[in-house]
Amino acid sequence: MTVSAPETVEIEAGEGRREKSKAANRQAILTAARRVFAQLGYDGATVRDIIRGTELASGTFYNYFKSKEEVFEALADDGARRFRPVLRAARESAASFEDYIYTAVHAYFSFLVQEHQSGAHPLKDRGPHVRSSTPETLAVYEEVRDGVAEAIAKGVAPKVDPDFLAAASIGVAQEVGDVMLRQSPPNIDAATRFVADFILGGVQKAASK
Amino acid sequence: MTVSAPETVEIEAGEGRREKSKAANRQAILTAARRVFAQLGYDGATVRDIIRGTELASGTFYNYFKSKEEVFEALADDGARRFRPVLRAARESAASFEDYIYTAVHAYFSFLVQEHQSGAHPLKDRGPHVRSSTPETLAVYEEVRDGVAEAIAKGVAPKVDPDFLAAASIGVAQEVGDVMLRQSPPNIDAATRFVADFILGGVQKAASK
DNA sequence: AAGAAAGTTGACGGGCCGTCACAGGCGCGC
DNA sequence: GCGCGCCTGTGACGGCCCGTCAACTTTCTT
Repeated sequence: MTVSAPETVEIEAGEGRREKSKAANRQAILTAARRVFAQLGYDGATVRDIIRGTELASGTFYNYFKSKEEVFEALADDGARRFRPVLRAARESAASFEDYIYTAVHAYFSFLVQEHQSGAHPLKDRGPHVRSSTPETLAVYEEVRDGVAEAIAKGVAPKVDPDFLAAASIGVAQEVGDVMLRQSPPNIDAATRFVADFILGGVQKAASK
Repeated sequence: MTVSAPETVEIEAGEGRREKSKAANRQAILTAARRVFAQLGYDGATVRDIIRGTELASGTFYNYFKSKEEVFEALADDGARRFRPVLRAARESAASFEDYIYTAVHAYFSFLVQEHQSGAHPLKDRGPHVRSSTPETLAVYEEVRDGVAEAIAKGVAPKVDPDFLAAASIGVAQEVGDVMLRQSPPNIDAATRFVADFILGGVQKAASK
């Protein structure tokens, strides 16, 4: 018998139109949201602004996200999800604690600059600075903590509270990262050296108690 | 001629009713805002929520602030305005760079705990974390930078980029401060030791380049 | 005491929110 | 191919919040 239709031949992941459009819509919303948040700031942006940046109707937005806050978190999650494997790789390939810190910091700053240039951040100057803590974001935090905890367990890093150390490292990287982004062009290497050394010196001294 | 009225006798600061009520209203709004932000989070709060926490009418709010964002900034400014002199005093009375850092960090953490307990922060768990950069906030940043710059100039601190150092110090203090506040009760001394040592070790190592 | 100045009030038009009844297309079984 | 459900997009709707403003009240001035 003649095979009815070649369209349904695939056994596998070649999704149907339904799924494709779903993914496309979600992506369209996220992309528009990125642009809108960058232009108007988190506070100034409205769900309508975001949806107007797509071809979709207002109601459709709510098939994908509950609120603009959730979109924002999705964007944060997205960044974290892309960054975490990089961090993990740095941990696994590191020859020493120094190497790990240096590589991780460098990766973070490269990541920052990349995100920054892709128009994610130009946040209209005024307006509260906003940061989200999503599951994926927390996972990055935990990755950092586990990284340092492992180093401590192996004896290659001094003994300090891993939570404090992770928090301190993240804090330094974040704030210096901000300063770096204000430079033009950002000097990734200089910032990396400073931050990595700062962390290494800090952990050493903090441990000497 | 008879002096018209004894009411206008005062030469000085005893303000009239007008000014008094103005100050009282502004304060009432700020107080209500503190409570409302704590309960509903910055995002969840509305100008109406704030004004409902006072005896005032909705329109009156706009005689004092342009938006809830401006109230938030006023609160941030308030905190910064109270903290800066403390920081300055620490700088002026410090016997050494180590002493300065230690004292400043301790002051910051005490301040944090105090603010935290006065119900300022219990920010409903979910929701983006929000931080404001107001003139007064920036002034605190500059105070820190000037503090370390002075130390470097005097030769009591290693030579590093003051902007990086200030940013790094603030970052460490902030993040570790967050972790500390999650403890109950917060161990100010332990956190202070960790952060002060971390900064001192960090600056030393970062300078050795 | 009376007019001017300053401040407060709450109702109003406009916009955004989140929902929902409806419609249109996709997948699936025949 | 064909038609029937189901899934998803649609945009209008009631409700809430926003920021303004004309009218009113209180304070200050002369």
